[in-house]
Amino acid sequence: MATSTVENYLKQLYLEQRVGGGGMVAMGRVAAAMGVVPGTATSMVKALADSGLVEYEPRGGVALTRSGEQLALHVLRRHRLVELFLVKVLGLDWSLVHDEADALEHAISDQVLERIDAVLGHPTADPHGDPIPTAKGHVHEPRRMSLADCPIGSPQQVARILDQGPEFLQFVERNGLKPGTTVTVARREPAAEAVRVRVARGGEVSLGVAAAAKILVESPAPKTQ
Amino acid sequence: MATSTVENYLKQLYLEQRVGGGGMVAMGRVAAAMGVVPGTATSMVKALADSGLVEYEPRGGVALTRSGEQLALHVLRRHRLVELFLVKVLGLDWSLVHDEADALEHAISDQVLERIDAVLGHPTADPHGDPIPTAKGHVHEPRRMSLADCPIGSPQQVARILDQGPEFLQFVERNGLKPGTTVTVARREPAAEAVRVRVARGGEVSLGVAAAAKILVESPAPKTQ
DNA sequence: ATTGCTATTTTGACTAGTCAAAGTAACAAT
DNA sequence: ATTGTTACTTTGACTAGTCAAAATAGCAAT
Repeated sequence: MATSTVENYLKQLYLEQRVGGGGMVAMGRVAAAMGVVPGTATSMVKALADSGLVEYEPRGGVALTRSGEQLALHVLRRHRLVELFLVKVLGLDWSLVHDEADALEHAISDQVLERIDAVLGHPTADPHGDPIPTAKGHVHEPRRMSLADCPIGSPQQVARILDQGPEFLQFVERNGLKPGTTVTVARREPAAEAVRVRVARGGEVSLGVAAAAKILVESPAPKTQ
Repeated sequence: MATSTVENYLKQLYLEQRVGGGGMVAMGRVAAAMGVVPGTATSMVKALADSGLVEYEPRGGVALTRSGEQLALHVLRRHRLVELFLVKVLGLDWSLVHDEADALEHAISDQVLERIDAVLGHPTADPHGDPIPTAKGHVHEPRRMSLADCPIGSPQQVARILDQGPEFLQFVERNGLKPGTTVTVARREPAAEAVRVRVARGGEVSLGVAAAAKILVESPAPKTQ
């Protein structure tokens, strides 16, 4: 069995590979994502390469192999199902479940995981809107626009929050921007790097474009109803 | 924070100390309970002693200190609440939850634990009838008779199963001896080391006295109704 | 093409936990 | 009182994961 350290490296590698567009991930990013010094990342990645979980190019970077990716997706499935479970069944605050899930994702057996999946009704996304990989390791990540680039004036439904930090999530919650709510971009000020958003129930919010880019949206109710 | 290895040693030490009547636990028992060679137990116990979690007497044995016991009870609380949760909320087979709980008991935060406790309605015993320590580290273990020594002919309620091995638990289940059911000892044959038990719904079962001693009972419905 | 910057790798050391195997203590028993 | 047996401890070695700090590679820029 993979240790939880190995699982964490693979998970982080998967996530970095997503944001980086699929290519090789620089060792510096790995080290930063894992919160270790660069030397540690090097030696760990070499060990992962020896296990056939990653492809490692000295001074070039690292990429998951097929089997490394499968394992990463399995970890991600556990993480996201646990997050949803903590919110839905145990009633925890959605801004706190990320860290809890980080601990639990390594301790959950397949048996327990599939029971959780069943109790939740085989959900497809976690509380932040992140897609939940299937048990077979498939994941569907629809390309979505964000509040930084979606059309202006037409109502959109919040679909996913890319920043899982408690501060950002609490900001999102305070301003009624949680996944599922409907919002409309009122206008953008490129010079000021600001986005003005009308929220479903009443208010308006201003966001920097960096923050706006972390809130993904979709055309409202494409099939619901 | 204590590592999960430390938590396991303390938990095992607590359990051994219970069965052993409260005194010092021999190092051999520690090693056996932890599934390690004796030398490993020695060095680990010395480390625990350095942390003030146990009192260690070379060639004499080991005993939990107050703080070691508190930590052990906290681990036990997590273990038993998780067991009950897995059965009640996730619908797992009660004969399997012990091993699952062994993995989860080290990954559950206090926050999650107290939510689980609340969802379960602040239970006092796990599916095997083992008492659940309180958050403050109190535990009430009533002295109970077993099927090996309770009065003959008077109905008794199964209160607790001391052997958590899947085989024994499955035997218990198959024969309707789960905690809560009412049974009556029909007779004992000391020479044959056998106990004959009448089970609530119909049947009768024969048990060896060692097995009978692992099934604790109480006088039926002492306060329930 | 030498200099300098930055990212990366190497090396050596450390901690936690473990095993194998050799050494020692305690106690019984003759 | 020497011998055995058993339980226990010690010693040395190993793995996983980490850091600090020194060495090196690659690249840019003049």
